[in-house]
Amino acid sequence: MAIQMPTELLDGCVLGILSNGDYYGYALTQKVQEDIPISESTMYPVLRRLKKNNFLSTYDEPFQGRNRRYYRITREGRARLNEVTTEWIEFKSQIDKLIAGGD
Amino acid sequence: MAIQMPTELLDGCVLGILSNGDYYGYALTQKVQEDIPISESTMYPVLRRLKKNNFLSTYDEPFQGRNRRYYRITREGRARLNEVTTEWIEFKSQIDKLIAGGD
DNA sequence: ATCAGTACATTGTTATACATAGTACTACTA
DNA sequence: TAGTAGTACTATGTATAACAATGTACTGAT
Repeated sequence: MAIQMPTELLDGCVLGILSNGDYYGYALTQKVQEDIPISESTMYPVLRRLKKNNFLSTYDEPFQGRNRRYYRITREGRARLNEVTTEWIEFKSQIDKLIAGGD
Repeated sequence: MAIQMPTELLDGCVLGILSNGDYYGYALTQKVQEDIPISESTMYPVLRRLKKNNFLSTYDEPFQGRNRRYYRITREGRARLNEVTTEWIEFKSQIDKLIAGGD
């Protein structure tokens, strides 16, 4: 019964984290989970979608026999992050207004 | 391509407005549309759901031949509004943190 | 007579967050 | 050395709900 994460914000959060450095999927999921409950089965599709839109690039690195797929934010990704941040600020003020009574 | 309204926030916005006085569906839609784009076909189901959960009560009033169905917030509705407001505050701080880089 | 606005309702679709489950490897431990 | 927990990614299925599109029906203005 918590607030559902809308796509745009999910994208924004992932891009926000990655704007500080590369992460591989599992570690990124852990990182996001520090603040919001999100499952791997949500995260991986999000990452694939962001990559498909050229907001992220990937590279693989073997680690202890397993593979780690790292995600790196692109220039377009940074532009997208700015967009989403702007939308988010707008969104917050609109909801704040309405939820308080909307006068 | 705007941020999708999650159910809980939609509920919160409607309850927020109605915490200031009764509205009928159409006027309420107009009111909310001042701040966020929302269609009637979204609003009416929301109102019915909130009523089903006893967060709203209704009464009909004829006006110039047409009917106006007024919605009034209940005590449970006010309690729900408080809940959602709390969730919203929490949600905002979580997203703010992540979108800024999550450190 | 026509069109815009008011007021509510119904149906269908699409997108997507999430649950569930599976694969496969490592490392700890009893 | 068998068993368990953690790591890392993938695939499938489903339920929900916001929204589009459409319809009905009345009023009032041009």
